[in-house]
Parts: sequence; structure tokens; C-alpha cells
Amino acid sequence: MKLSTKGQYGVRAMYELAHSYGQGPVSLKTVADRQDISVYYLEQLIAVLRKAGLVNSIRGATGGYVLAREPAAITVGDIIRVLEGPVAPVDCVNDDLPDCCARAAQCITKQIWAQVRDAIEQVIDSITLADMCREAAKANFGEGRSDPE
Amino acid sequence: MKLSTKGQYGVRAMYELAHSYGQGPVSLKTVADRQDISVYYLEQLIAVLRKAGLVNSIRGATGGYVLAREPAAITVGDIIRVLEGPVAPVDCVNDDLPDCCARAAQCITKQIWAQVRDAIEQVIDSITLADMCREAAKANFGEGRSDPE
DNA sequence: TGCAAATCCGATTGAATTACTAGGAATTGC
DNA sequence: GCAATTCCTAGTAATTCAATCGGATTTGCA
Repeated sequence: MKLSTKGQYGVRAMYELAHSYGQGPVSLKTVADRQDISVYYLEQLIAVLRKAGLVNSIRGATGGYVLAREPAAITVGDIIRVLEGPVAPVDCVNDDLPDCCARAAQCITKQIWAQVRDAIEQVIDSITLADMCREAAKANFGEGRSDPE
Repeated sequence: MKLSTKGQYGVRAMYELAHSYGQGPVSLKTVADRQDISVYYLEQLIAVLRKAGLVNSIRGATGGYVLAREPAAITVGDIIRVLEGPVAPVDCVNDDLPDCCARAAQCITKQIWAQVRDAIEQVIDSITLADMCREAAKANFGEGRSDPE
């Protein structure tokens, strides 16, 4: 039941873009430095996010990345699904794979995994990047993360 | 966010033992046949469950396995934790690893993962093997799974 | 007493995944 | 034209997954 670093790093990187939303593109190097992530690795993750339409890129010298939508319109669930795939603990409750299990009909565990999936989705689909920014602003009242650069 | 087959098979195997609870030991071969699991593989999983005190074994010719507690006293969460480890989506909200992340203090994502963990736990810790047997009995009213052997 | 059925235990293995690392091409602001 | 950036592809060491196998030990039963 682990989330890989793809999802973890992805959410942190997207938060960083949300944090600077409206102030022009942010370079990957900046994001990587602020969140302690390898630039090379982050490069791959952001490519997936870009292809999924969650971020836009600006090439060239002062280029970087920008959220494709406003922070309030992107949820943690959006990011995780793009980077980790469907949030189904097992394939038989993954709607993208309708008939993956021959035992589905008589399987007693299927409804349990569906409940787990729903519980996870309810959390991650209700938290937006805007929510995260709000939380961070509240928490850092007077310390640390108010550095102007 | 996937559950490995360890957890899936483990829950199904434990359900099978619950299904025959009070009727003497059930051999691994029987469990494996009924749940379409490799006996060799299941052998490894049941060994873990035994060492964790969830099942007892009876060796010898008519031996097999028996739940160590009554079905109502074993939850899906018990089984998953034994076979898959702590249900923390990331290590920083795993209570067994107190100081695994230097960024914990200023990390905005930590509380999200804690919410995900809690949501999962609320589901799997509230479902017992007895619940599963009850559900199965309800569902199979008149079809299939009432085979006398 | 011996056979068969079972649990036990440890080793191996092919495939996939993870988390990077690296190299180099293309784009663009200054 | 140079430096900073995005873009694309490939490689790679380590780990985990999901079995598979061989053989030792225990025990019920004829």
C-alpha cells in the first residue's frame, strides 16, 4: 500500500508551481532545489504531467513550467492518477480493467477493495493545490518558508 | 497504491479458514484449490501469518491450519499489516519510523498522507472475518458456494 | 511398521519496477 | 553566440514480486 516517490515528488513539485502561480514560469532546477529532488528524475515526472495536461512548459533561457489550470482546479488525486495510475488497491476494482478477474462474481474480497479505493479517493480528490497553499501559509506564520527567493 | 498479491491472497486464505472455523484444521491444499492460489506460494504467506500469531498449525497427516482467534476477532487490517507492513502510503507517516524524513517539519504533504492512511485504516480495521462470512452467506443465497466439499 | 499426507524450511529465479543517472538535441532570452 | 532551459532516449543497480522447487520432519492410520 505504498505510494512511490513519483506520486510524492509529483505532488510536492506541483505544490511548488502553485506557490509561484501567476509569477511566470518556474524552472525545474528551482523546483528540485526547493523540494530536495533530483533534477534528472523530476524531469521525467514533469514530462508525464505535461503530457497529461496538468502543466505547460516554456522553452528557452528563462523558461520553465506553469500550472495549466489555477491551483484550485487541480487536486492531489489528479496528480497521483497521472503519475501512479488508477487508485485501485487491486485490479478487480479498477474500472479501466473491466474483466480482469474470472473470480469477480463470487469474490468476497472485491467489495472490501472497492471500499478502500473509495476512501482513498474521497481524501485525495477533495484536496486542491490551493488548499495546500492555504495550509502552508497558515503553518509558516512567522518562520522559515517566507524567503523572497 | 497497489496491494500486492500477498495481502490479497492472505485475506482470501484467512476467509477460507474462517469459513470452516470450528470444523477442525484445513489443509493448505484445500485453501489453495478453493481460492485459486499456488500452494507453494501460499505456504510462504501462511508461515508469516503463523509467526504473527493469527493462525495455528497442526502437523501430520490430517493436519492443517486453524484461526488462532475467532473470526470476529480478526480484521482485514490485521492480515494486511502482517503481510504487507504498515498501511502508511509514505514512510513519513509511519509511526514505526519516527524520524525518517528531515523535511517532516516543513512538509506540506505529510498531513495529506496521514489522512489517506487514516481513511484506509478506518475501512480495513472495521471489517472482520466474521463480517466477510456473513456477507458471503447473504450473497450466495441459492447459488454456487454452498458445495458440501 | 510403513505409507501417505501434511507442515516446515531455505534456496533459486525470471520478470518487473523503482529511482535514478547520463548524454545529447532543440529552443530561446539576452 | 552563449547560457539556460526544456526535451528525448537509453542505461542501470537495487529491490521486490510471485512463484517454483527440493527436501526434511511430523503424524494419522491401516
